Amino acid sequence: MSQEATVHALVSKGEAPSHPQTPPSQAKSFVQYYDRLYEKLGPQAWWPARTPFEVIIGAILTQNTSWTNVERAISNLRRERLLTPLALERVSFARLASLIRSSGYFRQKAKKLKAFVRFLRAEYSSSLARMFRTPTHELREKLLAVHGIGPETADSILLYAGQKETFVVDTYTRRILSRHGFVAEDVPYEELRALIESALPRDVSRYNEFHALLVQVGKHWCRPRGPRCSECPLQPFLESVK
DNA sequence: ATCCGGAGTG
DNA sequence: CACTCGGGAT
Repeated sequence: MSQEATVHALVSKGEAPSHPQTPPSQAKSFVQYYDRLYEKLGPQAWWPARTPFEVIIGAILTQNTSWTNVERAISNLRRERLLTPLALERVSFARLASLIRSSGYFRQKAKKLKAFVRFLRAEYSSSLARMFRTPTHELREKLLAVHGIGPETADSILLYAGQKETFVVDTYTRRILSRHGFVAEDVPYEELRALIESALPRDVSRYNEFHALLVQVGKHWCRPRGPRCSECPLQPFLESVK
């Protein structure tokens, strides 16, 4: 297994001195959004997980599910010493499903976990280090071909487990940015990802933080029903949209 | 367009 | 009670 690979990519190094290329029209806005949120909410130190493998398990378990439900499942797996690729391959489907029951969709997700560890062994001898040596674009395509890994999960794996420069779009991102008039609600995943990646400095810890900050906004203010715009940290930017 | 699903919230 | 959740497969 990988060594003491702690997953915090949040290295607080100094500000990037300059932006190489001329930013598109949204660039300034997204940078302002980021700065505003970071100032108001601070560093999120995101993705609480001990190893890259645990990040990946969490990324699958948290699909359309709140993180508190996932934490129980992860802690069950840890208690049973199942947080390794080979252990997850050995454990029976029924036992795995029952251990992750709290995360919802537990049969679907047990199948997805099995699919991933099988893929990892077949393609990379169960080594995440080998997997992440694959060129990012190629790896992304291969991950998308695995049962249970869609765009958001693939990007979460690349960014939060592999420290690759890939922005993670989720429900919150889409909701916030469409309400602020940047995109339509049903904007395709790839389109929104490309937009944000082109508008922010290409930097792993920046992508990491921005996604995490948007999650906070989505949870606390930009809620699906009854958004609290007047109390939202992004409220100043909403005025110009209305 | 439907299904998967437990757990917390109002 | 209805609604929502760090989505994805069919």
